[in-house]
Amino acid sequence: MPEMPEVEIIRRGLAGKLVDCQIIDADILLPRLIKWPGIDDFSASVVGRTIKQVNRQGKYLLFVLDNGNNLVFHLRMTGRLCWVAAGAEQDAYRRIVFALDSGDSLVYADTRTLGTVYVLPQEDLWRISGLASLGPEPLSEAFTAEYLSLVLAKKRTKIKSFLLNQKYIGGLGNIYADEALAVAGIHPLRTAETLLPDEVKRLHAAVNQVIAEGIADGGTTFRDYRNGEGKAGHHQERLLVYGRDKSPASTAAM
DNA sequence: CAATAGCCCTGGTGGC
DNA sequence: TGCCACCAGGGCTATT
Repeated sequence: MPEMPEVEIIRRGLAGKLVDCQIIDADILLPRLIKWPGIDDFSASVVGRTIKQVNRQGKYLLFVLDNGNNLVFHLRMTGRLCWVAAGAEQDAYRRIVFALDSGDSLVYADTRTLGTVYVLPQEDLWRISGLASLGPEPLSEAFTAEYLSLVLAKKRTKIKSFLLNQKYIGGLGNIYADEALAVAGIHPLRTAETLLPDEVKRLHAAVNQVIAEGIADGGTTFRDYRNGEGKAGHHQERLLVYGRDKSPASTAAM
């Protein structure tokens, strides 16, 4: 399940391959993944366009095209976005294949097909509600201990649920939320507003730390995650808690 | 506001 | 070996 570090690794890998590449065709094998606009408008907005930037917001990947449109992906559980060299074998679960002028391809593959794809002009990105409501992300200037303290103080939800809510912090999922809590020494079932000032500081530092380490390790691969070149990450070797036991503390439904 | 259930989905797994 | 219930779990919606 790609979280912010995994998506960032994908972004970096793809940026190096795709900037200034032209998309010459879009083979849409599973149209229902495209949530906006309709399939015809989608193709028309993308084909013939050149990719100018590869950006990331939270767990969203955004390809800025030379017509001002953004090609947006959310990988959800099992989405993979890979650059595939001309003639090389493509993922068996490919759902959308973008042919590039170089002869290579950008392949969106997704086993469980829960991912979402959009094309929208910059000024219409608000239509993607999850993107519009995304909170500050770890390692950003906006994500300060003060911010965290302020928001936590008003929330009676459990701290792990809080961390998973993208409105409050953009980019954490199960793995890094568990890890951050473990590093900070805070039980996942604690009520958010009961965290003491010192715990809030530890949590803030821990969130930044685990995200930075995840990125440094090339992401975490349990089963499905691959980077933009189809390779696994290795942060799973350094995890403290996630996937290591089945006690209520680490697996309670949040 | 918070918690919960249901939905979207497919493949891997474990039980029998 | 084959069948099947169950689980994975991000994010959204509807309900309590």
